[in-house]
Amino acid sequence: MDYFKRTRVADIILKEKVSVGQETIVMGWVRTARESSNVAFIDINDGSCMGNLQAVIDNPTNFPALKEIATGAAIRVAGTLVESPAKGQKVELAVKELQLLGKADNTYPLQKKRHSFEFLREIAHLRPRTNTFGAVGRLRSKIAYAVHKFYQERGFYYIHTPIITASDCEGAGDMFRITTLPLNQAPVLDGHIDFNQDFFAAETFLTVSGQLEAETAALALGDVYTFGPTFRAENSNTSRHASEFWMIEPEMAFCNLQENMQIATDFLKYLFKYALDECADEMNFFNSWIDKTVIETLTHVIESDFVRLPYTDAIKELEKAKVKFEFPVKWGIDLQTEHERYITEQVFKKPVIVYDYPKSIKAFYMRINDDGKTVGAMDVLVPKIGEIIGGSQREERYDVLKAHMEEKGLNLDTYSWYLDLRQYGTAPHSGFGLGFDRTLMYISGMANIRDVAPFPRVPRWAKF
RNA sequence: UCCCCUGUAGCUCAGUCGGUAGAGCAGCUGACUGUUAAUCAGCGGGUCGCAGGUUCGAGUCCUGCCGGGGGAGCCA
Repeated sequence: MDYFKRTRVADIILKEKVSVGQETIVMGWVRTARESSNVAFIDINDGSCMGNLQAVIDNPTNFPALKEIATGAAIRVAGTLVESPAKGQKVELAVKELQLLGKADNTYPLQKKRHSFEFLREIAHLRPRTNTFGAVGRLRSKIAYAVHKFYQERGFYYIHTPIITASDCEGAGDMFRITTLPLNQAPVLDGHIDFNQDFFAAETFLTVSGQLEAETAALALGDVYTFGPTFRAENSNTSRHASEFWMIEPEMAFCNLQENMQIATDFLKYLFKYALDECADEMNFFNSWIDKTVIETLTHVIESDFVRLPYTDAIKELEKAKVKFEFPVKWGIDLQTEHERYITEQVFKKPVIVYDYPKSIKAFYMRINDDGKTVGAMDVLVPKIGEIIGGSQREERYDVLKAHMEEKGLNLDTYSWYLDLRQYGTAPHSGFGLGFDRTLMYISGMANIRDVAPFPRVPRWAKF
């Protein structure tokens, strides 16, 4: 094969690395083929970029392979790069050799026409060959790289927290069980399943968050981040929830809540700017075909100062609102989607960080403020989605944490290692979580999380 | 889990008052001297999600189940 001799389409039409007159080999998949008696055109896409390379065949009768070449076929073409006499493309390939590598017959499900995303989900193995899913795939890769780049440039260490866990990051939702016990005849002891006989000699689950483990790393390596899969067994049937999704969780030692907010702000702006700068073609595509406001929205966020608003003030804003909310507002409630969107879209019209939430509605590990009623939690709210980041300063005081855990009815034995962190060399520290797939939805304008994950897992769907 | 919508050709959909199945695209065949999701002509294509019920007769009305979408909750 000519793997090392082939030129990627991106290098030809985007980066213009090939000059006119040069002999070129291109391999890819046929998007459309148009044939008349004296000339044939084949649009080739090789996944390297949005655009296709137009291959031109001047004397179709000399290329019998053409008969079998239809949308979806994999082909190899060799020829000379020439200036295109027609509109639509700067350059094209004047074909000298044409080879069919893998044909696609008339059962190939992708048409030249637009398909519904619902249909494409059922052929998740073929949908990356469409413009939209090709663009999503490239964006996902680039943004994943940008995540690492942001933290690595700032001296953070990338840590791998366990995917199989025996502890529950409290409040983060239902978990998937991991077991090798036979489901129909699990060993029973005193009326309960005897997990001592299970593979790990303990009850184990798929992780819902790497945060608690990340804290152990932060209190040794200083600044760390996780970036990996997490799992929720919630029966959530919405366009924003998946049962398996990727999350980024930075954790910083010697960092308070306000400093945490600054990192969250810088991080979001960095990712959005990276998308606009490094995925320009894809972003233009999304802006034309998916959501005509995405570029404007991202640009606005990048240029905005994020408002920092204490929860108590947020409640005041909501109370003086003229709109009627489905969920009535009063101090102590958790903010609903409608409240979050009202604050960020109507009141401030830019990202808002709400912080110092009531203790009762937040998790046990959040640092209790001096008022005794609120904790150092923060949520970053952005227009169009609402909450995109949730984070907090962690409780570093042993006695306070222990009392809070007892108050919430947690099993101290399970978390003894977590309490140990406060027993030995404790330090103020903070962190937050950003859902990677949701970030991609925000950047691309794609409305359903099932369409930004290559193989989404949601209730009743784990195909491919 | 709750509320609303929806399921008809490979795809996107129409189908009126209950009267026996239709369009565009795709596909196939042919035409065409540079096309751009080419164009033009012709052709084939259906277990109307599944099961039951009402009726002389059901794609259409009713019940149940299953699938899909939107919104809410939970959350990221």
